Amino acid sequence: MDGRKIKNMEEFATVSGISRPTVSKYFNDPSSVRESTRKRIEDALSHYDYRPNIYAMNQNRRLTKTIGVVVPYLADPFFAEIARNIERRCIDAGFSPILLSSHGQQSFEIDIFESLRSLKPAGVLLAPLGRTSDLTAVERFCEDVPTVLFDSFLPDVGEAFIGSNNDQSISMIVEYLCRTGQAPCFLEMEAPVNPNAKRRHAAYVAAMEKLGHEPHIFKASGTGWEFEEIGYREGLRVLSKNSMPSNTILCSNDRLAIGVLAAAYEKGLRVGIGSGSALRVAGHDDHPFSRFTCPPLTTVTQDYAAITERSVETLFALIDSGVRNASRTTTLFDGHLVMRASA
Amino acid sequence: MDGRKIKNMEEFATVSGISRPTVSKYFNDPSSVRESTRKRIEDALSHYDYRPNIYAMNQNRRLTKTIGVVVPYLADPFFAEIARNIERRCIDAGFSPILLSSHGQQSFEIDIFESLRSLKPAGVLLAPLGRTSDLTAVERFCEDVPTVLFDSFLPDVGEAFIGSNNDQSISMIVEYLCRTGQAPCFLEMEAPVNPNAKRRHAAYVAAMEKLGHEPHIFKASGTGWEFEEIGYREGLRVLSKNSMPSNTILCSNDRLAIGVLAAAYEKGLRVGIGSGSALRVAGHDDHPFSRFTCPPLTTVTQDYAAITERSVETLFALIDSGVRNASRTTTLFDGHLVMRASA
DNA sequence: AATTAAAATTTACGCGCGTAAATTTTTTGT
DNA sequence: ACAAAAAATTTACGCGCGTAAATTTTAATT
Repeated sequence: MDGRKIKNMEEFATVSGISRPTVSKYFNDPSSVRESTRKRIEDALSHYDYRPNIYAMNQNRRLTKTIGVVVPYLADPFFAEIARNIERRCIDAGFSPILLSSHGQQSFEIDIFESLRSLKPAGVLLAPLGRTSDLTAVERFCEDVPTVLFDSFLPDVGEAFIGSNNDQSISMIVEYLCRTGQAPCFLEMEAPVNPNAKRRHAAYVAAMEKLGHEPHIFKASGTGWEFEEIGYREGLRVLSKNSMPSNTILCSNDRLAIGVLAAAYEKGLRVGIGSGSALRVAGHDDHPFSRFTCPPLTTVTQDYAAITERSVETLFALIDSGVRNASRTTTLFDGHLVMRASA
Repeated sequence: MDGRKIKNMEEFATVSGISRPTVSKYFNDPSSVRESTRKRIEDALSHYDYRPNIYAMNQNRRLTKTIGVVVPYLADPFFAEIARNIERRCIDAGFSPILLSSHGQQSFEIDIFESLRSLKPAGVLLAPLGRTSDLTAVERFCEDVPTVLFDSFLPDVGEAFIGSNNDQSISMIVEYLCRTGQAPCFLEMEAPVNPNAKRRHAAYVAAMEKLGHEPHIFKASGTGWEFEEIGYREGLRVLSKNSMPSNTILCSNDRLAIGVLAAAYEKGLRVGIGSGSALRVAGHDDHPFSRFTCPPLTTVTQDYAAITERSVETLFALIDSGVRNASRTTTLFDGHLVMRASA
């Protein structure tokens, strides 16, 4: 890149000794031109400073190289990690990911659909808000743009859904907790935004009944995405009233569990598997921070590496097959038990 | 939006009864057309489904309505929160923010500069990687695009810098710790990526000497952004060797402190201000999770509401004044002490 | 060397919009 | 009611590239 700046493709075609349509073809797909031609273009590219104008490129193209990545709440490290993985894979595949967060609000999610529509993305990876999503808006969006849903299941929308097998993961940790101590109570949000929460609720009840225990559920009041705060408040309430029928509590997700740990600490209750402990606390998700809680949190991984990988692969397959509205596929990945000191 | 779809501005101009150039003017700046005209356009807009093609719009425009927001590591909730604030403000001001994360790697940061250049953004809010940034790359970028730097200070680049007053915040918490107990040791990373770390180091030494104490610094080995892990490892090391000259440790940031708390827990050391405690731990930043550690973490807020607000305002002023390369301004906001149970 | 297939070139048009200049219409001030 | 100012319209061109069709060049095959 020692040479002068090139202002457009015409000029670049001239200095590289190739015709403009061929250069255009190269930028759309380098492998679509002959080896020797590719080399000459790339030679010129290293001598001159030129990049095609992306706006002009995308103006008439039916299919841009953009991929939309939408998560419900980016300030949650769990989604931030997922987004990071997806972004990486899209770049490696030659796409330009654009990351968008719904910030937990329906209005934002709807705005995002609008923005994405006008970006004409090749495809979208969407983790919807869930219960608070505008279902018809999601539906209409999925009709316009090839969309793979992940994390939060919504009925009858998108080309595919990839998520976690909550039945498996919850029944696994319930069995573990029952085997190693008292049967767990279950703490969840009163009005969970995430559909996974409903599945986990049901899975908990089923697992308990299968093992011959009475399910016992605490519903934390509060809405929004401040899960730690909500878990903390409900934790204080539950522990104060001494209303627990067992010394073990399974939380619907790690962030609630982190709140409960804080509440237990404040109450002076020792948490852990040891004999000197008054309480066992377990979570779900293997949140990035759950290794560093005190005590470290026993939980179940969501195999987000697998989830992101499969989501991205599914979308890519969708994009270059061009097939739409094939039968919707649903893929669920099992979780793994992560035994730490809290339960 | 009951009417049919409009495919371009020409068609929309026809159905709204306004000429296309005027409609174009409206979309560039609604306030630039007469009240009555605006109303007619917005009437048509509510009856017909039309949005201008953003690619065609931006193709020839000197100034797009895009604003780039670049953070060094989005999986850190601290930056996620900041990004959320900035995004909101940009949208409210009629801009389209595009969020990008350097993922802690120089190569990504450089790629981001490339992408942003071709997006021709009106301006960029950049929190650089810091020590690992390619300084000349940042410099060249800032020459091409109006850029406001925040969080991490880099010398002589950008139109302005907005950050935290580390001297003030560190000396404040050192004074607090000395007043309420033993003088603190300081835990930092051996090779911190963030320039703030250097200032905090210096501020710690200065504050200790001013108060007549001997500074004592632990340098945690390890690189990258896994601060909790690094703090945890170094915490184990320090606490095992019993090499601390005092029972109080101030960490360069909250995430290191969270790691130290985990180490102390594992070592069976009670952390807190109470008389029964063996260790006091303090952090810096008021990380979103530090309220929920066990014990809750004593720390110093970074006033990120003020930082984001000022950053955005500065950029907007820059954009609509059109002035470049004015004298660089540096704005630092003071922190506030957050006294919790850990120190 | 002749045949054929593949790739590159030439030519030409269009996309959707920005924008400038000249003109006409509308609004404002008195 | 009239002149001046402001806004809208008409006309026209260009941006940088995608892309189609017809033609020519190059490479692969026998």
